[in-house]
Amino acid sequence: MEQETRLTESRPASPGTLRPGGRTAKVRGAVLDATRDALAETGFHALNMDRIAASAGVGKTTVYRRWGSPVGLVTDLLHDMAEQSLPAADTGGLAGDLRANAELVRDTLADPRVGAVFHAVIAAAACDEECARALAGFYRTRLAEWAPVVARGAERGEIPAETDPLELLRAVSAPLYYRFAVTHEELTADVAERAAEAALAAARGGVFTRPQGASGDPIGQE
Amino acid sequence: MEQETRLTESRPASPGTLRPGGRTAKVRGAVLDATRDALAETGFHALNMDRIAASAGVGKTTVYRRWGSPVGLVTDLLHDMAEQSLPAADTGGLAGDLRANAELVRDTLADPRVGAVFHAVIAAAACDEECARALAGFYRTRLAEWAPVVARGAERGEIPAETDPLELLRAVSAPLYYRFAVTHEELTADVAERAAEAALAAARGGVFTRPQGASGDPIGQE
DNA sequence: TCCTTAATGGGAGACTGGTTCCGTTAAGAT
DNA sequence: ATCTTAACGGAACCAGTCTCCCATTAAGGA
Repeated sequence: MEQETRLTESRPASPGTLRPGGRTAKVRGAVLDATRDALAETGFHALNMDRIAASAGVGKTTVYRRWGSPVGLVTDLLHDMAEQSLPAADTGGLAGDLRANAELVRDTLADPRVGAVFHAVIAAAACDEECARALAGFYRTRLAEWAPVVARGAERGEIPAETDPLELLRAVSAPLYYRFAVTHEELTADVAERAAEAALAAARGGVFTRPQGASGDPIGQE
Repeated sequence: MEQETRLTESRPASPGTLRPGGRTAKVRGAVLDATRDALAETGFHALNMDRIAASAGVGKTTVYRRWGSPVGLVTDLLHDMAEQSLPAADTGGLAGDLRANAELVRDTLADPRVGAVFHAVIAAAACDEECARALAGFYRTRLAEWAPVVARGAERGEIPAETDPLELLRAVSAPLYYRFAVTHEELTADVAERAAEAALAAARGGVFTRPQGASGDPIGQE
């Protein structure tokens, strides 16, 4: 409200927040596009602020001021990705839904361009605390979107009623991300299939049942 | 033999290979120690060749010549780690062995110093192809060491005879690494326990059975 | 429409990180 | 013990990266 508190000018409110309109938004779009391209072509290690500015047709001062570092660029890219959410599947059965989920993850990571972005995001998160938080947030929303799938399966009696939805979903993703980020193995179709099957088998065996519905914080932070 | 072939000086054979004795070995030890320390304290993003040289008490020329870049340092550190292998457990039952394995992985990643090294290794592998190969090699030997555990379990009839040992072991590790590298969740004791249980349940359900003993290449490369 | 000022962008300069040169040290062979 | 030369290390040098200053543009409000 008041604009003359005593902390005037101590917080310039970080560029882009007070006038997020036309130009500012356009600049952000161009920079994030350029970042995506650069990651797909040369990878995270070669991500260079100057080059991004040049290929985005934007002053490099602006890039340094608004994003600060390559990690900052990747973090913002992650926020951007988090905004576009696609709905979960509903094949009528839990097995089918989980498999659809596994295939979605696989297709995402296996795509050369998107895969490069995820490699970068993982690398950046390993370096920077804030980026790690952004990444955790991304998965929190992603998993939350798919949780109903598990709930429906439980209602149908396909798995124990007390199954923790997030735990099951993590079990589906884990083998894919493990191969992607750690052992760098190829993500074939049957890796995805097996991930879904294994998770379901474990769920049926009651491995993912938790005392309550586990409404605590689902994804913690480092 | 002859020292005047026409490819003289084209391959200096990379420093450290022709005279790996006293001094050279000492330098490598000091540099890798300094690298470990730096990773534990400031993480991969801040890994700086100059600083490593200084804190190792070694000329920076040497560090640049032998390792070339931060990624090179981490890659060599990984090779060094791969040499020290600790034997697999043998508790008498597959459930116990898998649980021991999961706990070993958990303890490794949860240790602040070692965990930092693994974060760095994962980040470096996301940036550099050679480092990714080194990482894949590391896990190939690690898993191979534990494979007999699964074979014994199969002999005892605890799981289907055709179970692919590596596939089962990967299933144990995956949830831990997923949390460690991707979602950055805390690695609690029950995460490890559940990883082992889930993998075993899936194995019992025959999810990891493969046509043959699967003697092809177990871990591919990107 | 006009005004205020947030946000951008070009360019000069400083700085850090990386490379090269060359003399010194000591590993390994005789 | 002596010799050859691999490997090291100090210092100057070069380059790409980042910061700062200030003029210019246009967003959002009156």
